Order: sequence, then structure tokens, then C-alpha cells
Amino acid sequence: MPARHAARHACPIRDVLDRVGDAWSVLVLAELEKEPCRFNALGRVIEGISPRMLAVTLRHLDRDGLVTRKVLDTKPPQVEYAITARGRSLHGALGGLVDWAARHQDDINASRRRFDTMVG
Amino acid sequence: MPARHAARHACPIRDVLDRVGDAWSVLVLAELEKEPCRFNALGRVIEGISPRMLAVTLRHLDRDGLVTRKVLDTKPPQVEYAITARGRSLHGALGGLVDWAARHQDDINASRRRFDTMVG
DNA sequence: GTCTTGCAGTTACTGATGGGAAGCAGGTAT
DNA sequence: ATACCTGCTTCCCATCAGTAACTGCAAGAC
Repeated sequence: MPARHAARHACPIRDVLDRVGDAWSVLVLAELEKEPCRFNALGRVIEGISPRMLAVTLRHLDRDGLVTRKVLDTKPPQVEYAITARGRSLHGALGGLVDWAARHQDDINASRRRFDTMVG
Repeated sequence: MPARHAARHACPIRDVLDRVGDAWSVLVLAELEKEPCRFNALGRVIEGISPRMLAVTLRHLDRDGLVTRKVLDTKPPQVEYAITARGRSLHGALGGLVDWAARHQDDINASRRRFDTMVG
């Protein structure tokens, strides 16, 4: 990954943007911001995510210290995921961007339609 | 793309995050925030980007109304790209996230190292 | 002339990866 | 004994990010 490497080299911020750029990370983070949740419960509440993507996403978030993974000592051992302080603060930092997106999405969609009709 | 579709359906904010998640978009936006710039000049200043990726990125940004593309009437017709007000405001909204990333990147890297030694 | 250089891209290919389907191991309920 | 819960993992394929190489044009350089 030469170019990607160059980008990372130039900007460590990319690590974070990579995480944010991942669709599921943000959704999982938003869900756990409400309350801790188990694996399959998350899979049910987040519409359209596959077990694989949920597992991958959670492992990434865990690795980055944004969520915790706790195995509960229940009869079928359950696994509870919870957001950390760091995850909560990231979710907060995302707020500005989400607000921006909400405010501008109509304009952006209009721009896209205009652009597409110009080209198409 | 069923899951991606579901995600988009659930959250139009994804459109924006997809753009932000793209490494080059942010770099190009940051560069144009300083001053308008021509195609090859951008290619030279943004280390590691290929002509193709630059073209693709600029077309996306143009489509979203974040930059403008102006063909100058010079002998070899040059193309000048400039950031728009919308692009500038996105760049501003990114500020919070970039700050967050800068403040937490050391902690995150520490977490990752810990995680990787635990697993590996 | 013709050769190189710069302009702004496009085309052709390829290696990585995102993501769905299906399976696995272990338990409980019926 | 079968069927369903738990939390994942493995397999495989389509997509796509990205590189290398090419296009067409005009202005010098030699």
C-alpha cells in the first residue's frame, strides 16, 4: 500500500478517519452510547449488519480502546460490550460532523443530482 | 450492496462519512483551503497521489459541491480547482475530529499495542 | 523538423478487502 | 434427539482502491 502508506505517513489522523469512515463503527458506537449491549442483541438492533462485520467492527473498536468486551459468567456465557470514556468522547467529537452532515445533506444531494444530469 | 444499502437507508450521514473516510478527499480539501490550485500542481504537493486518484477525488468533491472546477482559457488550457463555502465549512467541521484524533492518537496507539501483544 | 516537457486527464489491469452465506462449538429447553 | 439460543469463525466472491502506462495537445528546445 504505497500511497496509503504515504498518506498515513503524512497524517496520523488517518487512523481515526479510517475508523470513522467505516460505516458500522459509528453505528455500533452510537448504539453502545445509549447502553451496554450483547453481541447478538447488537446484531438485532443494527439493521443489516452480518455477524462477521459485527465481530470485525467490535474487535477494531476494542483494539482502539473505544469499547470494552466483558464475558459474563452466565449459563450460556454472554459477552457484553460497553462504550469507554474514550469512545464516548469520540462520539462527542463526531457530533459536529454529524450536525454538519444533517444541515448540508439536502444541498449536497441537490448538487449531486445537478452534477449527474450534467454528465449523464 | 445490501448491507451498505441498509446502512445508507438508516443513516444519510453515511454519505458524508464516506467522503471523509476517503484519505485523499481530506488532503485535497486541506490543500485547497489554503489556495486554489491546478490539477498537476495538486498532484505535486499531495505526496503519493496518482493522477487517477486525484481525478476521481476531485470529481467526487466537485459532485458534492465542495470544490469548483474552472477551465482557464490559457494556451494549454489549465484547470483550476478551488474550495467552495460548503467545502470550507466541512473543513471546519472536521476540525473537531482532527483535534480529537491528535489528542488521543498516542493513547490509541498504546491501546493497539497492548491489544496486539495480548492476541499475538 | 522532431524531441522533450508540461498540461489534464483516461484506460487497463491487479491486488487487497469489504461483506454475505454458511458453519462451528457449546449449552438449554422441549 | 432435535431444535434453538449463545458468540463468533471460515470460506469465498465481487467490488474497488490504486498503480502503471497511455492519450492528445501545445510550447519551447535543439
